[in-house]
Amino acid sequence: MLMRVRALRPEGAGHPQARTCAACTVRDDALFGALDATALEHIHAHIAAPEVPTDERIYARGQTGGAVYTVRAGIVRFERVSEGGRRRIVRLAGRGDLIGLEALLRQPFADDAVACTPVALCRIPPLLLEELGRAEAALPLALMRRWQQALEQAGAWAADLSAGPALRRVLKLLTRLERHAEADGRIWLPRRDEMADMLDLTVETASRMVSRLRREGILTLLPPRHARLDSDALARALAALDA
Amino acid sequence: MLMRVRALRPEGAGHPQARTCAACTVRDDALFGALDATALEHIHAHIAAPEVPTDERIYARGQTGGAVYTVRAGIVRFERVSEGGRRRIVRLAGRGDLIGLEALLRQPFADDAVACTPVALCRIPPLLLEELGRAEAALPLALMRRWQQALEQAGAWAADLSAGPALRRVLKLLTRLERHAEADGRIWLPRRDEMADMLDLTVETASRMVSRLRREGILTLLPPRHARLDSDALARALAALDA
DNA sequence: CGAGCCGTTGAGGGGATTCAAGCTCAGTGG
DNA sequence: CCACTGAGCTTGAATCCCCTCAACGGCTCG
Repeated sequence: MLMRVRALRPEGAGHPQARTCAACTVRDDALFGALDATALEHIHAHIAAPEVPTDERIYARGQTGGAVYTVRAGIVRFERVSEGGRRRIVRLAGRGDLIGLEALLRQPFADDAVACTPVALCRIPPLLLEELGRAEAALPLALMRRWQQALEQAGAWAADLSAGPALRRVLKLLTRLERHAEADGRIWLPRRDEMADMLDLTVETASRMVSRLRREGILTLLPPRHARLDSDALARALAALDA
Repeated sequence: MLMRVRALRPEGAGHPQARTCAACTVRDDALFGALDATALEHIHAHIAAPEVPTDERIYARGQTGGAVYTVRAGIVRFERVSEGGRRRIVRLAGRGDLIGLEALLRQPFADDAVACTPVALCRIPPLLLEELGRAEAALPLALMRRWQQALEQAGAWAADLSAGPALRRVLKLLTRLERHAEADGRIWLPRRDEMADMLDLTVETASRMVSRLRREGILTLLPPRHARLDSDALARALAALDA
């Protein structure tokens, strides 16, 4: 049905931003998938589509008055710094994820959000979502689903990536990165210091584990910052560890 | 204003469950704090107040069609079992927390929820919350706040409790338990194997750390499963580690 | 071409695990 | 009443894994 509306309404029509939004391939499975055409036309006027280069911060922990973002492309990390000054990466977000949900509640952000790769976003002002929420009863539900999804991710992160021997943690991270694979099947491979802060290891240990997996043929490095996985071998290695 | 309503309506009146709800000291800061008197009278008829003994499961990971619960007393742990068969405790909930939010979305529970201490609950059918949500616009907002709160907890858990040396993890856990302290200032102290599964340590290491803190006067054991903390000494020990 | 970042590898030490034994304490039944 | 039992906790000794410290190579930039 959405497709038909899009066909009747040429991409060049409406607000300038409408072109970007109409062309957005993420939209169907993203937050606004449930909205009708008039609602879409309304939001076009208020949404910006910023692009964030690698290692640039999207928002900062503690900051208030920010916006919510849909990730259209790229990978985002959530990090905080402990009292000891050590950085800890607590979660990743990828294509289709909604980040910065705190903004909807006018609460400060809980983590720093930083681009791991070049990232394409949709910036959604909280006020806009509130207006829509009053008109569209489906929206609060969709939001709650996003929240629950983030919570599930956080739990899995704590259970999988912060537990067990170093090799297991790296393997578990790789299975996670596989889900954010590019169209050609390559995965984004973090810098060693990023891996270290995700898994609570040192840079050296992370490097050693990667090298080992490379020697064993499970991982093929494709610089810069990319790799190819042998999924079966990876699964077998994990099963062997868990036995 | 809520107080006045309660005074006009004696505790014995209305549905039998009304007595329990009216006497509930958690209510004011819990989910239904925002509701008016008629709404409260409506929900009394549908809420059960189960009590769960220590180590009994409240709900299971994967289970669907369950309810949401407000924790009125006691401490609840969320755990999952890894492929290797190892248990991992990923979060705690205490008095005033809302657990099992997945049920609102008709989704399966993400973790096992188990009582760490004797736990008193309010069981809230999802259908009831949906009805109320349509009448009371404030409710979806309150729910989202709960979700965000749980998410923040999960992030803090990953950042604080799964990182750094064993002593630091135990200290961080203790500061967290301090927030759920009883009226007399005592805290609930987990069994050593529970601590181990919270912090990804072995039982022995957990025991060694506790003993050390006991010798250093930071912790005083008050069996069974309770202790008293020297908050200042605890803070100093943490600061020393982080320096 | 040197500077700096990133990744890798080695050697040594330290902290957590592993394996094992002994302890306390509550519950049980002779 | 008290040995007996088993679960939970503690402690010791040996081992191993990961961290620390250090050096080096590849690569991109200025």
